[in-house]
Amino acid sequence: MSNIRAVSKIAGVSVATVSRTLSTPDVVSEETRKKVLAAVKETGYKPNLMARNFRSRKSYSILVLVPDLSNPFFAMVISGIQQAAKARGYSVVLGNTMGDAEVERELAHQLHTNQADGIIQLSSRFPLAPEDCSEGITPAVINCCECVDDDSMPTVTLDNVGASKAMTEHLLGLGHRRIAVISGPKASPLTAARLEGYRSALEGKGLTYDTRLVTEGDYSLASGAAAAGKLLNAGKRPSAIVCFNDEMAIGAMHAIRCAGLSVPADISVTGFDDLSFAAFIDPPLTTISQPTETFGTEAVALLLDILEGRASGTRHLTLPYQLVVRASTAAPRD
Amino acid sequence: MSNIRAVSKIAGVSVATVSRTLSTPDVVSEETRKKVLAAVKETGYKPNLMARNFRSRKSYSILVLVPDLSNPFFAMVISGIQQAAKARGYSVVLGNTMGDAEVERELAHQLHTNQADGIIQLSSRFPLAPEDCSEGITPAVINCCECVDDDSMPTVTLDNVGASKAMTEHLLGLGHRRIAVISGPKASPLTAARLEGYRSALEGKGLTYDTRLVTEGDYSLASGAAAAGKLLNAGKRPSAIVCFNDEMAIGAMHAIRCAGLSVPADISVTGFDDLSFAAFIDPPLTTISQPTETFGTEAVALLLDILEGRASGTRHLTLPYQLVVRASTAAPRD
DNA sequence: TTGAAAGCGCTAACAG
DNA sequence: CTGTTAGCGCTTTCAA
Repeated sequence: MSNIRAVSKIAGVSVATVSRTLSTPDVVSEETRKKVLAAVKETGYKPNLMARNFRSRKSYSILVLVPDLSNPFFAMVISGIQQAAKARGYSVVLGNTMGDAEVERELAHQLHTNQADGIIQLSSRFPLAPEDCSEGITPAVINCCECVDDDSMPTVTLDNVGASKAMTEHLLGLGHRRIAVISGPKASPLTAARLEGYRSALEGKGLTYDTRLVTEGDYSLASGAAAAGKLLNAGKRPSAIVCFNDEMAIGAMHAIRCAGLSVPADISVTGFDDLSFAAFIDPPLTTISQPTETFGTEAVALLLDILEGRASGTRHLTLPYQLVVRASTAAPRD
Repeated sequence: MSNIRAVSKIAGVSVATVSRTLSTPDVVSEETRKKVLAAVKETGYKPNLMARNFRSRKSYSILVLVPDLSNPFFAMVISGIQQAAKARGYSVVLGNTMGDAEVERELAHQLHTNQADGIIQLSSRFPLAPEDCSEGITPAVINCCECVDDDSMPTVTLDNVGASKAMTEHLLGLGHRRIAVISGPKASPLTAARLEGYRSALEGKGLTYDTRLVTEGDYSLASGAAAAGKLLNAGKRPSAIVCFNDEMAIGAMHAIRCAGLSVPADISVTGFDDLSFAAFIDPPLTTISQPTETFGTEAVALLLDILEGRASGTRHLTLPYQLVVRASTAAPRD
């Protein structure tokens, strides 16, 4: 592996000149630049980026913490992050945390061993261990796609309240009055926001929020099926179920079919995320589409603003949703 | 940020001793170790891993090249890779290539700038540019989940021939005789392997391979729908369609429904991969389950064998499939 | 068992 | 515009 010294020798210049030719070509003369580039070609020299990064105290990599990579929604957001990062010269290091706070902390530690310059967290927790937080310094951690209580962390989120409200209003508009919910984990601020939208839509119609209609899931297919099963067997059946992601909606529809009922004839079901599958399953799913690509782009932009000292106060970005009406919702039968 | 020198000063030892205490504790005396560890705690010292890695000429990171991260199958494999890598002290750097050879090469270049120690490639191409290949040295690139013509690249693959054959035999066993295929890209060795399994099953029953029954897709939902549309409109309808992944199967079922037909009553449909969705859609999909987790584990193991000089010849690992029969297949109507 | 010293490959003052 | 020089923070001989 040839190094910068070998190149400098062949080109008959100093190592500094080689370095300059490669990083700031405009400050060296035409002539020397040519000599250097020729020598680079001759030796097949590739700068050792580990050395460069070490020297400049930047790793040029972003750690992405994701609770569950096999969730296609996260996968798409990460895909967006990676694209944006690459365009800015950063690489993306993956941290699949399985929702475990301990694992998050462990991985986030990379920030303090200089293995990552910043973190994009896709779940709602602040990932750094207390001992990893230098006092008074803005930690380069930003939150994406979630809601956070802690106001100090920059965020990129969807208008979850609005989205959930719009979805509920869509069902109310079709004539539904018993609208159940399969939510995410109750403790999560994201769940709270979406429940607020749901409640606000109900109250707009003079209906009251009935806790018996709100069940909890964990965003998995199986949890959607289980929650729907509970709703079907508990007292008066809802005529529609709002699910807080597409997976749970698909799980719920499965359970509904297993109970001998049909969607949307007997029960309308809605999702959230608009996975690519949503349009192709039977029935095609009414859902909320999120701008996944933009999540990634904006998250990276926000993070680099911090890293490159452009941080203009803690910023909270809210992105717009889109209601996508398909065939899983219809007017109630009775 | 405190460094090793600060610690050494406080502990009253040399920097070398601090270094040794942290990396090979057993070679320093009980007493000094205590002093050093106390100083480490006092200063809150975290070794700068960028410096350490630079010095030891290892980045301890693995680059994973994936053609499409939003494909849940790849996401799961990567999840497995990350877990295995983490357990061995490596991090995973993500490279979403969108199937573009140029992008692959660009990303793979990281190997030669010391940003990654090795590469796990999830598509069939050899990712390194010719100029990035040092003569005679085993490049630390391994292939996972795909088939490769080039025999020199270590691989972890499924028994694709067997799986495809088993699936076709399942349909033959139900009485199907006109079995169509929606394959992956024709140029891919993976497609070739699965077609071979299909053909071999047909021939086992004395049937001949009919190219008119074999259509090409690109693993996307839409391509599955389009291919199925073609099959439905071209001469005599097949009674079953074997799809080379679950997405295309779901797309195909969608197209079949749109044509006013039903699965499996009119046409049986099978998938490949056994995504978590497969069991929950309507009808639940008959498919091939792959050991995704194991793919990741074995790929990492193989790669580290190379990196750590245990490479025992080019190894090709073949993992077993599992046929999962659900409700999307049934005996043909006539 | 420990310390002194060299140096990984590169960048960045500072002179010239 | 270019060269000299001094490190970045760490590991690793080599002696003691």
